[in-house]
Amino acid sequence: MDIAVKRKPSATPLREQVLAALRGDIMDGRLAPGRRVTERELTERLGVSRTVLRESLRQLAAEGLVSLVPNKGAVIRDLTVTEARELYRIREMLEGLSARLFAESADTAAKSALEVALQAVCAAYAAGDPKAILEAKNRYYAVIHEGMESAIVEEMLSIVLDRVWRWRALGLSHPKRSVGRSEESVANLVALTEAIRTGDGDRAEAAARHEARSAAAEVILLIEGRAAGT
Amino acid sequence: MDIAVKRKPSATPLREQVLAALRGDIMDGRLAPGRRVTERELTERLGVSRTVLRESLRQLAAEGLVSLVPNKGAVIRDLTVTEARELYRIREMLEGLSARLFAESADTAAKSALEVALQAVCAAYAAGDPKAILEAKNRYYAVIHEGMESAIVEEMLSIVLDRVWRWRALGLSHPKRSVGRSEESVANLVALTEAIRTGDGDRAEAAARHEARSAAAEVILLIEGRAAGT
DNA sequence: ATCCGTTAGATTGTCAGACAATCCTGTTGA
DNA sequence: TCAACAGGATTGTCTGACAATCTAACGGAT
Repeated sequence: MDIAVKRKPSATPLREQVLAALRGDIMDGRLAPGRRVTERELTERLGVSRTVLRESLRQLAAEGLVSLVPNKGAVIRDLTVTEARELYRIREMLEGLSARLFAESADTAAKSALEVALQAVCAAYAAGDPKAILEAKNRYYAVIHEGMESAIVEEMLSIVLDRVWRWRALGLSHPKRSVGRSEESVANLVALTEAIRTGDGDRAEAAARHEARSAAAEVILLIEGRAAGT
Repeated sequence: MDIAVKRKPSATPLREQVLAALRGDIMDGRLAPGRRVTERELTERLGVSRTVLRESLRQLAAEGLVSLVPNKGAVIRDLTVTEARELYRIREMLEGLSARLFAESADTAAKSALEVALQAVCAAYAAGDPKAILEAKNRYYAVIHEGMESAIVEEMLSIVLDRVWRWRALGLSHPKRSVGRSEESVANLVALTEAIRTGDGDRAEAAARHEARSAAAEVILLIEGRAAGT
């Protein structure tokens, strides 16, 4: 569990390693939402000093992953349905903007990389493995996000995506997943890719937003169902 | 200059006071863009320890107001033209979303508060004082942002607005300001307010985006002119 | 037995000082 | 002239300490 094995030389600051470790722990559930953690617990687990840990915690708070209650400690944040709705709405907009920027400014190499990523998504859907589908889709979006050449949009988007990360897998693996959704999703991505290839910013933005909205609608349905059912 | 006069009891954490002080210093230019500041300098100026200062600096970095260069220090960030364009694009989207949310969900009291704020903006424009205009417009937007009941959107918007703060005054006070722009701006806000009163989310979003885009276009023109002229 | 005030423990907020690692700069020596 | 080196400046990180605050258990009074 000890990150700081190499105390002497570290290419990346310790604080960032801690940050990455905590973010990872939160996103894959080792630190479950609602759980309260103390600084002492984390310093011992990670083997770093309070100084470093606190700076990392503040960063996580700024990203919305934890909530720091004065004199009480850090609580891993969970999303309310309302917050999820807001985040997905913002995501929709940012995803649309990314697609537009990518379509209008990316070079041929980046666009063909996108085509490759699209093929992978189709293949994953054909195979039917939820985890593979999620990874392929992530790679597809990553091509767009990194290729759009906008650090600010990319950073905001990544923060939003981190916050809804927990829910993304739901939409794919949940049994209630509507049958037509997979095909619709693929069709959306095909349309998006096509719009991007022709450099049509308007259509790219519309397609990206449409896909994001569909995905959001499904996830929110599931969240609401779960909140009501439990 | 010493913030920490009251060392004993502090309603708000020292770190937040420092954060607010630094943010203020940056936004009204006491800490000018491009300037490099050291931790030592700031600790002495503010009278706090490095611990507190560093946590505040990280927060500012997360908000994009400063850039922390390892082993070199903090630099007050300036916007490149590209970044300004991106930020204004994001602002446009968020402002549109705010207007929609406000139009669709705010109660009558909030909406009439908006009408009052609109009157103030009109009066300020009639008086012709740039500073008053800016303040009135800020209050008008504040009514929307606080009334939309979306903490996440509000926070993102406030970060974006802080980052472009420096430039906002430009659009109003610069001599090159196009003559028709003032009237257009008022007309836009009137249309926005009307759309909000009738609860028309679509029109509210469109109006808000239109006004934001116009404001952005003018500011960016000025920035480009200045960058080229100097 | 129930309720309330008090006390003890746990946890964060803040500070001071220290040392290592790194970067920058100016000087020295070939 | 240029390269190596030394020195200072600055951040990165750790440690230990104390105050302020919250939580919960405890005990006393009604």
